[in-house]
Amino acid sequence: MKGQALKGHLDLLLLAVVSDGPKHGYAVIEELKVRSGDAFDLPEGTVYPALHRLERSGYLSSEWTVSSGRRRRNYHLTKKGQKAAGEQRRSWDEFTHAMTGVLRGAQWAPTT
Amino acid sequence: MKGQALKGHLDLLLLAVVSDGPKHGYAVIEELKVRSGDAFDLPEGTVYPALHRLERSGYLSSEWTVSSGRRRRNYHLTKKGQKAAGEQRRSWDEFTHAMTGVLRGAQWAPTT
DNA sequence: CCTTGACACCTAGCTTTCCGATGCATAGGG
DNA sequence: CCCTATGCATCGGAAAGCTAGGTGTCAAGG
Repeated sequence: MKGQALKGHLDLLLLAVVSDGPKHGYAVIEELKVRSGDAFDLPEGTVYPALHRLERSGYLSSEWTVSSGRRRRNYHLTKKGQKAAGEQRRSWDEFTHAMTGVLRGAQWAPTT
Repeated sequence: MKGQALKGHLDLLLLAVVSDGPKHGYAVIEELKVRSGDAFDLPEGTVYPALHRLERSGYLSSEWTVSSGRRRRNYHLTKKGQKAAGEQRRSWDEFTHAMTGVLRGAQWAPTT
C-alpha cells in the first residue's frame, strides 16, 4: 500500500490491536502487518509517536517490562480507551457508508 | 461526522463527483452533501484548494462560465483524471479491506 | 433604498498527522 | 567481533484539511 493512506485512521487501528490484549510497540507493528495481509507495514516513526499520543490522551496506559535483557513498553487499553475505540469504530462505519454513497453511481464503479 | 476523517480520500470524492458530469465548486459541495446523506458537509476552504490541486495535477480541467451575472469555474475530468480516479478507487477498496482485516476480531466488533 | 441571505469564488495561516532519518541499546549467530 | 533482529526514541519536513477572512452578484423583504 502506498504511503500515508491511513491518514486519520491510525488511532483506531492501534486501539483495535491493543484491545486484543496488551502489546508493546514492536508487536503492534507486526500484528498490523499480519492482520492486514501485509497491507499495513508501518514505520516506527509513525507508530511510536502515535502510541505516545494515545497514552497522553488517556486511551492507553503502559509499563516497562524486561524480558531477557530487552526492555519493552507494554501498552494496554484503559476504560476511556475502550469507549473511544467503540466510538471511532462507529465513526469508521459511518465514514465508509458515506463514501459508498458518493462512490456509487460513478462510471468506473462496478454497478452495485 | 467529526472533522478531517477524509484525510487523503478527498481527491477520490471530488473525482467521483465530477466524473458524473462537469460541475462547479459550489455544486460539488452540494452534491457531496446529498450523495453522502449529509455526512460530508465540506467547507469551501477545503474544497476549492483541493480542486485547484487536482487541476494543477492535470486530473481536472476548467473554464469560466457566466450564468445570469454569476461567474462559475466549471470543472471536468481529463483522461488522466479518469485513470487516476480508477486507481484511487482500487486503492480505497484495498484500504477498506485491510482495515476490515484489522478490525475483525476485536471485542467491540460485532462478530463477522 | 438598504439589508439580508443564498450563491460563488478566493487565499493566508494554523494545526495535525504521517513518515524518513537517525540514534541508542541488547541478544544471538556466524 | 560484527551483523541482524529486536526494541525504543526524537527531530524535522511535507502535506492536508480547516478556520477565518475577503470579494462580488442577485433576489426578496422591510
